Amino acid sequence: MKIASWNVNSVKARLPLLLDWLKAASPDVVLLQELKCQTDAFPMLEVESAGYNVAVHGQKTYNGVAILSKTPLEDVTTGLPGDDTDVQARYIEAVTQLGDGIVRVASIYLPNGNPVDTEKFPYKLGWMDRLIDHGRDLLALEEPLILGGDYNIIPDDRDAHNPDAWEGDALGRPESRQRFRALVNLGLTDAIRAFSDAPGEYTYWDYQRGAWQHNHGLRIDHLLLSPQAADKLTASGVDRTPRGWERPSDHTPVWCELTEG
DNA sequence: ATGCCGGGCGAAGCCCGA
Repeated sequence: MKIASWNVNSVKARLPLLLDWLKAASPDVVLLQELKCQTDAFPMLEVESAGYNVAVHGQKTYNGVAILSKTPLEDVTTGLPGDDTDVQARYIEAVTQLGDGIVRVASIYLPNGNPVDTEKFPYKLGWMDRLIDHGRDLLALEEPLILGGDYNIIPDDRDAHNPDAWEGDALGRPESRQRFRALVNLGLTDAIRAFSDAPGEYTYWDYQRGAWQHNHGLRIDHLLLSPQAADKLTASGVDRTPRGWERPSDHTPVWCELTEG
């Protein structure tokens, strides 16, 4: 089964591209971020007509995450545990079928964290601490699990065209990278890095300065797999196709393939 | 490069993203 993650930068603005890409790539499960719409404004009929069950955690104007799956979605939960005062729609989790078993998936829109001298940066770091705590709980279930989404983290220098420019930025700061490593070190596998050590596996290109044309990108969208999922991992990649279409998102999908046996 | 593009909101221009 193919599982993909895509920050669409407004699901309403991107609906034609989303439907075209669903048809072309035919992923079994899709994790979406930055819907920029409320739950009841999600284009449910169009996406269901494309063959998907849908779970949405929306919010007006900002954020918003969803899970699409060809098989039914169960045990849907919204919001990252650990802070009842956090109202930002950045986390949704559900269980769906994987062969004769199940896979648990989460769609994550991790806070950007800039500027770092504002409350936005500690919010990001606190959110990551909560994700580490929740990840630890989920791993204890010993299930196939995929924590996927826009992490807004450049894990390593090879994941940015000009890494020096991101040293002081919330995407590349040591505090951010340290927490990403702590999350991975719980026992998760970065699906892209399981198959490729190459630089330039970018998933995001700024709209400005011809970043796409010059391949000045970042690898900030990630699929992190539990051991039970990683044991089934057969392939992964970045699908650059929709980034080259008219009126694209600034992110492009990242995907992985799991055997159903 | 103090966001140069693009989306939301709302009807001009500001907020936000990474």
